[in-house]
Amino acid sequence: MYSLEHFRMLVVAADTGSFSACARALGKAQSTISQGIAALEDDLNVVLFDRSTRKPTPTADGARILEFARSILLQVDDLEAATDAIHKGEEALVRVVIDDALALPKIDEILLSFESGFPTTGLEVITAASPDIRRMIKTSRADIGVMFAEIELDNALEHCFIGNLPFHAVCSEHHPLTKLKRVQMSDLLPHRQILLRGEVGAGLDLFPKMSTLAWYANDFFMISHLVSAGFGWAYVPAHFTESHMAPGPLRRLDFSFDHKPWSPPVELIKLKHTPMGPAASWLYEQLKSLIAP
Amino acid sequence: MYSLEHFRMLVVAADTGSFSACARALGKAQSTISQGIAALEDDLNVVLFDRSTRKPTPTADGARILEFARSILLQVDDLEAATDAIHKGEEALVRVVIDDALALPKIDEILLSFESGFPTTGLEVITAASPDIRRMIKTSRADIGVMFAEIELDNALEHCFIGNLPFHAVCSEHHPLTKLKRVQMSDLLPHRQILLRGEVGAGLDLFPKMSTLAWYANDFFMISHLVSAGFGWAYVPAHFTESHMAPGPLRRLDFSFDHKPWSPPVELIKLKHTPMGPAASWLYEQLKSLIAP
DNA sequence: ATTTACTATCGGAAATAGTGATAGATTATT
DNA sequence: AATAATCTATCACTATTTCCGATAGTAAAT
Repeated sequence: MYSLEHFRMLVVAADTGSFSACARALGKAQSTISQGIAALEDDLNVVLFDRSTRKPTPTADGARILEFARSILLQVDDLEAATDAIHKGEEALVRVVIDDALALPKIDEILLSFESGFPTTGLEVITAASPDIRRMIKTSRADIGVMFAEIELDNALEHCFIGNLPFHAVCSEHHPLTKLKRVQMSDLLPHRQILLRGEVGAGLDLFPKMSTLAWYANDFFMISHLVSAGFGWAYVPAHFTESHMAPGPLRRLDFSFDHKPWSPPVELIKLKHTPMGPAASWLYEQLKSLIAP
Repeated sequence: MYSLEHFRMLVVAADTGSFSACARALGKAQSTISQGIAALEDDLNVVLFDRSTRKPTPTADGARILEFARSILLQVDDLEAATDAIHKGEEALVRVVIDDALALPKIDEILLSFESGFPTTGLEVITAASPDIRRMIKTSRADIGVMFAEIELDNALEHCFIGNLPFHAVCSEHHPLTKLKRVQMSDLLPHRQILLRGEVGAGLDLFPKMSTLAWYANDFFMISHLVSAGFGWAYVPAHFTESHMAPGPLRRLDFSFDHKPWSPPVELIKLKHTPMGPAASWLYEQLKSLIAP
């Protein structure tokens, strides 16, 4: 019965246009190829090559089979890549949880190089609110977490501070606050503030409640949606106001009491005493430079 | 070196959970499987099964390899399906050109059964304006055409009348014509009519120009877009007004001079004296019932 | 404790893949 | 037109691999 070697003969014979060249390429005798192709043709009961000319050309049927043979061999290559990955100790899957506010453009670059560096390692990227991320790492629902640092460290986790992410206070273009050049803290009181709150437990105390009225949402896309719809003001990551990440136009507010953009610290977390494979380790290192200097 | 048989042993051993059962399923001796798996493990240098228990269970590494083996075997099945298709004389590719006005919901059903009936035969569905379709069939750029019948038959083509497609005259919701209960032909004169015109040559005379002002577009999606944007009135296929095929809401016009919906004849065309394979023939037959009775 | 059902291993048989030599065919060169 | 070069097909033979049956050892069920 036909085997992978037969498929290999088929594709390189088709590519080189010669059984002899195919034999040279595969390090076999020419007769081997001739017999091999003949055997394959016999097995499939399909004439694969037109031998009337000097260069054997795939027949229409042959070309049709050829495509399948090609894709089978590609899969075999993938299988071998997977065994190599196994020998290098690369994981089958790496799971990252990221606070959605930290889904910076730079993350795409990192994931792109991850893909080419570890083609057979699966990747699971989850977004969540920071309060939930710690729990997901501790319950081993993910391997690496990227989140806003909380005040107390967790002894079961390894923390790595990677920088500060600047936030801007924003409101919609038609909001009354836009009329003020500089905003005092007392100006905020009558206006609704949109705050972040995780799935479980209380809101992250990263974001102090400054207005009397508050609405809550559990990710920044929803928050900036509510803001651009005119429901109130909120702190959102600076890159939300710059690029087209927000669902609508956002107007930045100038707070008299914030001299520089308020920039909460960001950290990487992972389980202590749980060795990571090469893929996770590589990704962990790369994520350290997620926030540009 | 490992072969497809080894992969087969791997997956059915994993599926049955037993080398012996695998041997029975593959019609080989138990020792063959044992040796085969061992050889595969040796080739890949990966321990595939955990033999500590009575039922051999794939290791984590084994499970990873297993997925690739599975997909390779599926591809091999596809290859065999392709050889079967070749033996049955099924084409590698069938190309259909359809007037975009005839992209009825029913066509999805037909294509769905085509897919399951001829899984390895490729399908190319092109939409074009009827005047272009005849040319595409004659120049062999497609195998089957579905188009509005023209007055003169073409001797090089085989025509098959399959029914009439009702058209309605429509305008947008805010168009002045909506104010009229019944529209006289003279009422149309001052309003812009949107007409169909193919890529090459003059417009199909299916659609008489009734207004003095006219704009042209080369498909009905663009026409109904222009109509719903208020640029004029047009004849569009009835199903455009019913379902959500049109980009915006369309208002049907009641013409005093059209007693019933104007319904141009639709035909299937193909090249004469050019035998079609089973897939194209099947599709040709199915398309005959494209327009429900 | 005993039976049952499984896997690993071994030697020999069968099947398959591979080689080298040769003959015939096609294209290129002289 | 003749010749040389390069290709494929075929054959007999060898090497390798695949497979089987028998046997021994092991984990689960009775």
